[in-house]
Amino acid sequence: MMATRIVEPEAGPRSKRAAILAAAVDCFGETGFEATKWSTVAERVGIGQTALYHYFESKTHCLLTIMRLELQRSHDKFTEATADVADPVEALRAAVRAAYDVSDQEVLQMRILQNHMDLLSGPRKSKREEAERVAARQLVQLVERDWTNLLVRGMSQGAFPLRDAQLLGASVLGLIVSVWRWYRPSGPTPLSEVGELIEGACVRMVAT
Amino acid sequence: MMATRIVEPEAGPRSKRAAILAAAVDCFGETGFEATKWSTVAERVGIGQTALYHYFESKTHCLLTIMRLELQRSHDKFTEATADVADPVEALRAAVRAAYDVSDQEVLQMRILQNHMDLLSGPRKSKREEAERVAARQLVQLVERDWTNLLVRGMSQGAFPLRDAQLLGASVLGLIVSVWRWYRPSGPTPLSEVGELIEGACVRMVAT
DNA sequence: ACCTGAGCCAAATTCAATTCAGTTTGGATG
DNA sequence: CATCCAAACTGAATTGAATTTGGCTCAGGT
Repeated sequence: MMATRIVEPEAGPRSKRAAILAAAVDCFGETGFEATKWSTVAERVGIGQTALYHYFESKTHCLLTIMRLELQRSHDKFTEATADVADPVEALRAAVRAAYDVSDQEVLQMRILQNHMDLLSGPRKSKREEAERVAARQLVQLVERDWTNLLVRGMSQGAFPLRDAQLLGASVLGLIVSVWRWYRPSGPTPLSEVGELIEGACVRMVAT
Repeated sequence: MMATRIVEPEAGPRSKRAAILAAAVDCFGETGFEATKWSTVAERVGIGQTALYHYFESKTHCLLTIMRLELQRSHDKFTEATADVADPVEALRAAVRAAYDVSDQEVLQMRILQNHMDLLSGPRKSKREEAERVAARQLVQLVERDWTNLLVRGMSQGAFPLRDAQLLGASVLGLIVSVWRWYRPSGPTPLSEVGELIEGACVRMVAT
């Protein structure tokens, strides 16, 4: 059972798919998924409500797509950031820094992702929704493995004390993403400051 | 602006309020809030769907009530656990242990709480919903203060190195509650094991 | 015997999401 | 150029879960 990376629909030159996703990220991220009317997204894009169904099977299908894309990005970024860093502690630091090196748009996407992680547990009724859900689920596991492997490497190499890498990996990841629940770009604390504190915290958690 | 602790409705002898809350916790916790039909909760309790409105203004009002009750419990438990522990490190350990000393029912409530924390940001339309929301919001801040104060105490006492206590408090709390997103009583890892790992992680995060 | 309010229900209503039954449009094809 | 066709779109129903409406019932107090 190979991980099947979903093929992004062809970018037809007149397609408003990207515009819809962008508008949806804004709405879902600021107003909340349940609270935003699907028709409002249509308005923002400048099309009728029913035109949305040309691109997405449902409001939830759109949400799941946003979540999958963000997970894909997270995984890719982790991989890129740690690729050529040999020292486990430095790799950990690089991974954490990469996790907080995001645009305002991506902050919203992370918020959406965190707020609806529970959608990924149960199965969905319609085909395409279920496809996105399974893909997202798989990416979650990939990302968890990313962090766990980093710890395993560090432990076997003697850089980190031996502990349950699975559990510790999930915890580190949980700590990192917990920020997206409260962080606001407009808030008093700059993301860089948050990142630095968390980076230190992660290292101490793992490496002491 | 004093925190106004909501007065729990009188427990009329025929009242099914508690039964509804219990059923709702089961449904919302296992199936998810959005996915469970309000009428299903009614069935479980053995009353008609519209009878629910005698006790709660809306499905969301019930959810907010569950969240508030759980927050109240968390705060009370923290207070009790740390009350007579002078040493900051030991107090921290006690607080973490208390956080994971929960029944299966309470696990569900914590899951519900975490999955819908975002409801607390925006205002609600109806009176009683908004009252619960504000109360819950206030309790969140109380709990955050609980943890932050613990850290401040430890820092000023020289037990913990000086760091941004606000931020670190939020992070510790974030780490602790992140467990409720994935933990299942039926899962392979016993909660005691999780608690021990997190306890150690928190101490290292804060005290190193 | 009567009154009152908590507790309850069946039927009607609402409103956002979704489906239906097509209509437009731009580019490729003959 | 005329034609075709798939992508893109639309206004008018439909659906379904949450909620509102308008009463009914029963237990305890007077």
